[in-house]
Amino acid sequence: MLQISEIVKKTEEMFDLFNEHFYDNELIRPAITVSPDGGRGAYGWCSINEIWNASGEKYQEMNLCAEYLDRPIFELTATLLHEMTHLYNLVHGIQDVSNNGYYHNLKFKATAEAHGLHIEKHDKYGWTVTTLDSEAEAWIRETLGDDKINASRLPMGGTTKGGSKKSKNRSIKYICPCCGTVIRVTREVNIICGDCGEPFERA
DNA sequence: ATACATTAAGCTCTAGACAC
DNA sequence: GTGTCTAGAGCTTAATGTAT
Repeated sequence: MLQISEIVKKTEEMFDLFNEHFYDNELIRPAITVSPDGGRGAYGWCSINEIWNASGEKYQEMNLCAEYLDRPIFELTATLLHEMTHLYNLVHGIQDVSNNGYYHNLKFKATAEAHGLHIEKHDKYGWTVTTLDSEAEAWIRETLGDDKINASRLPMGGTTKGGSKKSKNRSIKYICPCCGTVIRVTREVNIICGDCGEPFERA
């Protein structure tokens, strides 16, 4: 029997555990949510602003993407610690990302590696490739064992029976095989590229 | 001077709103 | 039901800043 409340409870317990072990209980627990990534391909995210209100108290949001919950425990905990790094930097006024949150800078890497993570560079997104360092991995193995979450949401896009979202986008993409020019049309057409003389091909 | 890190601008694409 | 327009998110890349 799937119980989302149990999953959220488990992530909250993990947050408290990691906050105590890696951050000396310095962080205030945000609103932890589990929801789809919406196609962005992220394992999780942390809101910049305090977007939750509970009895007058404001909270930030930390989300773990529902599609990736059943990854191995070391990967899931690395994601949680990654988001906790952002939270720590926000609290301390350290700007750790730019380019609308895509590029992770060396300040992110420094904070992360001071709190149980090992960070490597991604070609496009900077210092964001996150794994546990050996010490953290050993501690988590000892503390959590193999207690992974055995549930995940199916990816978006036609995998749900009867509930698939019907796209309203009716445009059709064509590409010139010669020069790579892209055009969009609203019905099937036979059209030739004026630069190359090649017929456009449906993408 | 050079390489690497970071940022900002602008292009691409999707999907919603609206007209016909 | 189909076509057109548009906002905004997603993403790339050139420009700029900084360290060595």
